[in-house]
Amino acid sequence: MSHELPKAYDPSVIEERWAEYWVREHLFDVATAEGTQKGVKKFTILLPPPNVTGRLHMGHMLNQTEMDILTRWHRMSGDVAMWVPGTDHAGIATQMMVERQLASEGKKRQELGRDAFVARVWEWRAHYGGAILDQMKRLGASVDWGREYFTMDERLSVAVKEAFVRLHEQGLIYRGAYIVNWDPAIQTAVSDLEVEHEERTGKLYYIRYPFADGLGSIVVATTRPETMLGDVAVAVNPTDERYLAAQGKMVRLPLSGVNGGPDREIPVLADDWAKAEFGTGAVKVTPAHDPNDFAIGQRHGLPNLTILDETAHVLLPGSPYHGLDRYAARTKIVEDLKAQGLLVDIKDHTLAIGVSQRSGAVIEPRLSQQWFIKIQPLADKAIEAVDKGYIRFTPDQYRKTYDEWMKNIHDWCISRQLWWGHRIPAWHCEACGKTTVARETPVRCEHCGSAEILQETDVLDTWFSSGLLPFTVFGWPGEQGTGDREQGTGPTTDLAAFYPTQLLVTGFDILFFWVARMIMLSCHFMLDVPMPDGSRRELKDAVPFREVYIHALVRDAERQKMSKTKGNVIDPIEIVTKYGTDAVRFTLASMASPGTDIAFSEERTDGYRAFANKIWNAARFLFMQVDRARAAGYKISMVDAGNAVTELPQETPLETRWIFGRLSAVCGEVDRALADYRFDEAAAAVYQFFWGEFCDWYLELVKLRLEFGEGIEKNAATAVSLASLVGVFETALRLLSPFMPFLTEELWHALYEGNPPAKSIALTKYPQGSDFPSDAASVNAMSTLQELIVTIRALRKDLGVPEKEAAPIQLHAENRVLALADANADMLSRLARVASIEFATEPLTGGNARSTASFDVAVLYERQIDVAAERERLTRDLAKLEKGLAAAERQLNNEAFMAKAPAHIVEGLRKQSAETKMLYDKAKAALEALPEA
RNA sequence: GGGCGGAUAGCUCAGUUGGUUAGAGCGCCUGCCUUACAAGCAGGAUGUCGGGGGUUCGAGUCCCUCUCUGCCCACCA
Repeated sequence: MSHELPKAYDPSVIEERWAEYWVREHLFDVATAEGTQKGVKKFTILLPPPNVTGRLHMGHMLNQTEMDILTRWHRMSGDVAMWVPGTDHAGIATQMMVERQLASEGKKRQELGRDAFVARVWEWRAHYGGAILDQMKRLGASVDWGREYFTMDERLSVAVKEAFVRLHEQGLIYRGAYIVNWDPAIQTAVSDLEVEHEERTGKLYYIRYPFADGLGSIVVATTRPETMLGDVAVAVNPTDERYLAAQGKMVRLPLSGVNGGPDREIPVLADDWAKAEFGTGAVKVTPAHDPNDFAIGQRHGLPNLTILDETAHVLLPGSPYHGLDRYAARTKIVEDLKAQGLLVDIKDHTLAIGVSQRSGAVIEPRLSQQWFIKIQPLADKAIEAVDKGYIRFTPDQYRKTYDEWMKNIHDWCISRQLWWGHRIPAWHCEACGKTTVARETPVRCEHCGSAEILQETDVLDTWFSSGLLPFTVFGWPGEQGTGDREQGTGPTTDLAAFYPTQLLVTGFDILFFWVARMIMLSCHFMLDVPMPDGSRRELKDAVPFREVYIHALVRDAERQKMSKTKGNVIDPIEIVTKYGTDAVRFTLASMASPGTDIAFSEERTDGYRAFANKIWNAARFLFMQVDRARAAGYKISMVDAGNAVTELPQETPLETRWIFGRLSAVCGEVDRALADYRFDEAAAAVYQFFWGEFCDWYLELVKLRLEFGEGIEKNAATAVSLASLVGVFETALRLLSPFMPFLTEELWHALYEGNPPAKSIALTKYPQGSDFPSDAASVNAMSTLQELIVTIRALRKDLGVPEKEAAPIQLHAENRVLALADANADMLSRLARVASIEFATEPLTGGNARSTASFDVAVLYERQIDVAAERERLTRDLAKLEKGLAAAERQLNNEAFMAKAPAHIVEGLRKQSAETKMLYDKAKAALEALPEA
């Protein structure tokens, strides 16, 4: 017999084996042809590509668990389910990583030169870049490994170039000198999104600028005195009466002289941007180092004077401040102003300071040549796509967040002064200074024909390439039907087969970085790609995905954000090693309720490890029964298991009718919950069913039927019970398998004794509620019996009946219940240790009796009851019942309620009230029957 | 400065369109090694649903307001 399982479940011995099996057998790879079949439902989903530099964290694991549950569920439900994995080249992060590595060798990238450095990054990627996907394999993610991509792959590079060139041709890309967020540590521009704002307490410096005519002065307020070296004007509000006379005058800018020369003279001008309420109402204007000032400069035709270099050191040859870091310069300037008596005041001032997300350096607004995307036309379509419901957000509140952001969007700075990334396909002409943008490396300048052209050194923002992924992974821009995925020439049949994807599962942290950009870029480019049938594509089919599910953040058990500095990071691999992947997955799923972050607790995980063990042991029990049955001559055909059950034979015992009814209900619940992304509800339903119903009740009851000992007839009820036991268990495994793929795979194979009907449980059919008969009468009868059993158990406990000792009971109830108890005396005997049942004609009260709405039951046991405890319990019950009764009566006597409440509510209340009254009377009688203390 | 959440048992969280007396897991207390499982079984205790006001026959659920608490966005020197 192959049904030998160790007593305790040990995930470590099975998980690796199945993880390897799934990949080796290509179980989850999807052929293009599957996607082009007529009439199939498709579930296409992209893995948000982790950075190549990444190590798997709990956020990834949550994300992947959710996607895997959904993908497995869709696959088993008959959809063509394809989950596409890949990694992102992560420009800045990767470059920094390799630079750090170089630094440890005492080298700098500048010493290597661009080509050697890029080669070095590729080398790094070959070594370490696969780590995160390897971890993912280990976690059993059911992805299509045949479609794995890297955002710097040749075919994706071609697509990125194509997208850039097209946008340029369409006039949606421009280059120019603008103020951008400059990271002085990495020395590159970054986008608005890559800047984090931190509240800091700084100072507001009041500085006196003397008028050039020597008559008086004007005081400006600034948080950044060092930038005064780049001032080109002072602005006041045109309506500010204090400064009407100052408008048009010149001031002498202190400390601005170079090489011992005189200070510069700059004008006082009127501009609405200057607010009379702030500071002194006069603001210094530094166009090259402040975005607002830049705008003022544009309006007034002022020069841009750059006084800080790429590393934020003062760049002003001849000035005593030249070469100083911006903060050293500030200190010195403040001192010098003070010395000259020009520092009027210093006040505390809280300000939001921009910090680079990557390097942590304080952002320096800097005027420089950059490439931008004119975003409004793209944003318009992206707004429309969501407004019209072509893309749905779950939770819905993110739709608003998205909308707000999209409506206030600024042009996107897409150029980065890095070496690692997609190099911008533009060539600058040495002769005419103009730029040629082209798909293929040009030989001559398209403007003047000069051969003296040099390629742009900037690369594209990482998010530009990842924003294109929903269509580039499927081979865009290749022509439809001509592509070949394996050849890397553009698998555009894939585009026709699988675009758009169904769903995007991600965290809100990349809602703008990635989700919004995908929507904009996809809507823009895909509108030009005809539908598979050749018809024109509408916006609703140009969208990159139809739904977005935004999940929570995984925090530690104390609800703290996990971070390296706090040292509270939970490594998924560590936790998985300790508890098993399935237990961790189940924990994440059961805590993934929308809108709240997950406080990950190991205790909870330990609980789900116990659940896995429970399933394991249920299997052991079942296998044992099967073996025993075979020994007794029963025939069990495992291959029959797993089929839908339409009708139960006459001989089917009550508990089996009941468990099928519950199975049917729970299948329906799980399906519904998953359709709504309610992983928590789905997990709770299946957990409760398996443990609370299948194990706690069904397995105990079925033991009654499985007496295969000698002298026992092989009868139909036994055969039905055995087959049902196996069938329900097999179904439960399928139901559980998206949540716990490893354990269910192992047990499912064991169940079929090495001869399974499919290569994997993941390729079987997901159970549906309609697959099983639901007999309401049996479910009701069973719940009455359960209530009776639980009541007797509690009573026995209160009376102190030893657990092993059977005791007689008395029962008072309507005939239906009496008959039920009589017919199922064996159940009562087994689960409640009932020795015999005596039917009472009068209601039962007293210390050894309990009442419910459907019966009175008494346990006959000769023992002094604890009168005090009993009195306390009854008094408590009575108070509760009295309260309920009063509430119900108040309602029923309320004319307005009786007149306005719907009939079924009134009826329900009436029934409830009657029951409460009955229980109340009984409790009262019981209390009175107690002997005096 | 603008916007979005959250506050329910000791802890972590559910609670569908308002509908009868608010739930789960963990933890806690009591008794059990009952031949699948002590990672188990059985029984038990636990709530002014953040405060106040309103709408309604009826509010944990809807509206207003206050308090506390997260988060996102933002070019006010």
